Amino acid sequence: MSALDDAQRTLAAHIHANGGKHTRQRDEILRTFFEAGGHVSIDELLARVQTRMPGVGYATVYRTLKLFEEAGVAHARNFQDGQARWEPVVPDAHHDHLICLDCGTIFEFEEPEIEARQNDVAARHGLHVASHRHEIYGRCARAGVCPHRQPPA
Amino acid sequence: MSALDDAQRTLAAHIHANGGKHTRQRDEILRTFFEAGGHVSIDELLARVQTRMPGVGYATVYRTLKLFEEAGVAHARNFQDGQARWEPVVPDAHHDHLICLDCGTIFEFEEPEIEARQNDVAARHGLHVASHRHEIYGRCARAGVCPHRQPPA
DNA sequence: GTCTATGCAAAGTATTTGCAACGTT
DNA sequence: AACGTTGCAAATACTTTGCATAGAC
Repeated sequence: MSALDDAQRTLAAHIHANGGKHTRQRDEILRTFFEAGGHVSIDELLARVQTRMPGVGYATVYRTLKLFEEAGVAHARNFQDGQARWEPVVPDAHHDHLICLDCGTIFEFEEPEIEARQNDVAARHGLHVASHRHEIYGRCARAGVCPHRQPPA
Repeated sequence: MSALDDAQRTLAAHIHANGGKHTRQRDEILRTFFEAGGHVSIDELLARVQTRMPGVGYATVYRTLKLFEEAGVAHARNFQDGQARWEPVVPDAHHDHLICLDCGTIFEFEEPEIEARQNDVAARHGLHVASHRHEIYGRCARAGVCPHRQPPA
């Protein structure tokens, strides 16, 4: 069972629970979004969707991503560049980001130790962790030479 | 020597080094910015500045904050709400944020253990950490009752 | 006096909304 | 048929820029 399958089910349930409707656009945007993999901007996603459904415009993509976020299948990430970027939510596969300032490559990482410390910090203030964002910005250790030209698949 | 004193010196040096000029606006905005303490939006900062200098508009505040960032005395933080928020840079007093989703209170925290793990993660990918952002979003542990109505001073 | 900074208004981006036509149930 | 969704364009929110004037050096 793929992440897309999961998301399709989750989305269908959310839509149904709220008296919404299943449309070809929503289906296609979800599929395209998951195929894109992660960190897509609205522009990128729209461009991809339009290759399959030429009529689709910004409004639908914005509205649909908002719906996805409510349904819990997409999550907005705001890196330092004005535009929001979105990524699929894959249950139990949480990760954070390490960004190379030299070439812009975005790496993903998981660090259970950090997650544990976060819980401590929150507890110290009387809170439960609901979510978090953690981005590390770095530069290549060997000055001037950035070897991260191809983002890992 | 206060953080403001420091920042004033740093800013003056930056301005001078770049052939810029010391103006009453820059001085007043820096002072107001540091007094506000942290996490101010442009609107909030402008409102505060205008109580002292009614003529000042958005353009000057935007341009001045950008200057501050270049000089290294201010840093932009983009939380999840469209608007950028700014905070003073106090050398060697790095911290991250814990945000209460119930009332919006922003707590600051420092967790050396987390910082150490970050370095590990970056090193594993051949990078040096240049900076990072770490935000934890949480809810009050006792369901429905949020006791964090007054942000800590 | 020269050259940068300011203040206003206009222009740019990114995102949201109103509304008639359309598609799903 | 009823009602939510789409697509377009217009509106909004935030930020940047052009240009004449004011101010710093």
